[in-house]
Amino acid sequence: MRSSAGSWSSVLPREFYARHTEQVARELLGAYLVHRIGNRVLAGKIVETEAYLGLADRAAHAWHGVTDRTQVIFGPPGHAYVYLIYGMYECLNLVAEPADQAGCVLIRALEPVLGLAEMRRRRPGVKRLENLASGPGKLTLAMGITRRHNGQDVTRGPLVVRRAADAGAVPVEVTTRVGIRHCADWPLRFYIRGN
DNA sequence: CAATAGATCATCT
DNA sequence: GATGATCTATTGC
Repeated sequence: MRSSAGSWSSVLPREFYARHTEQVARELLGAYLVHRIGNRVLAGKIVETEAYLGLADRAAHAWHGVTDRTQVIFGPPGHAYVYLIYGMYECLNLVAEPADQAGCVLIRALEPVLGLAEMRRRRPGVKRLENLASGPGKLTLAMGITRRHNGQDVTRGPLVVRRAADAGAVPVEVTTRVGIRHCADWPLRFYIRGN
């Protein structure tokens, strides 16, 4: 749904992503992930992210250097990096840093905003609203994001990210990343206080 | 509530 | 051939 009056804020421009990964991860909190599927719109507010750096970060996929899988991370910023984890779930990342430099932000949790009925249909058996998209694998299922989105431009197209309504005023908590073995004590996980 | 096991496959060694 | 940036159901207190 378009609006000239601004019930929806503007799409984050490519320059937003062309900065340090950590900064991008922090400022993505509160922004809206919006996926248009035909005439339906699914949207969620980003409430948790993790930064994955480049060659210096052993926990990052990009640590291995450029491969078929990781070339997107080394590509231009503002694109989606979607990969399969544990043979079953897909995880959405947004590529940061200028082209040729590695860095991406894992979207770890969303607060459902639009298209709740559709999300519930995609997540059968889930009772509580807060569990619809409260994890990397859950949110891709709820939002209908798959590896088809790998390499897609998120400043333009069916999948975009829109600026936070309260940009800059979000109370951010920082902790260590989860689910990894290497560099597990680096403070690169960000979430909105109260989640 | 907390801990644990099992599902399942692309990617890299 | 091993290994994961996970989720869910089940078990045990």
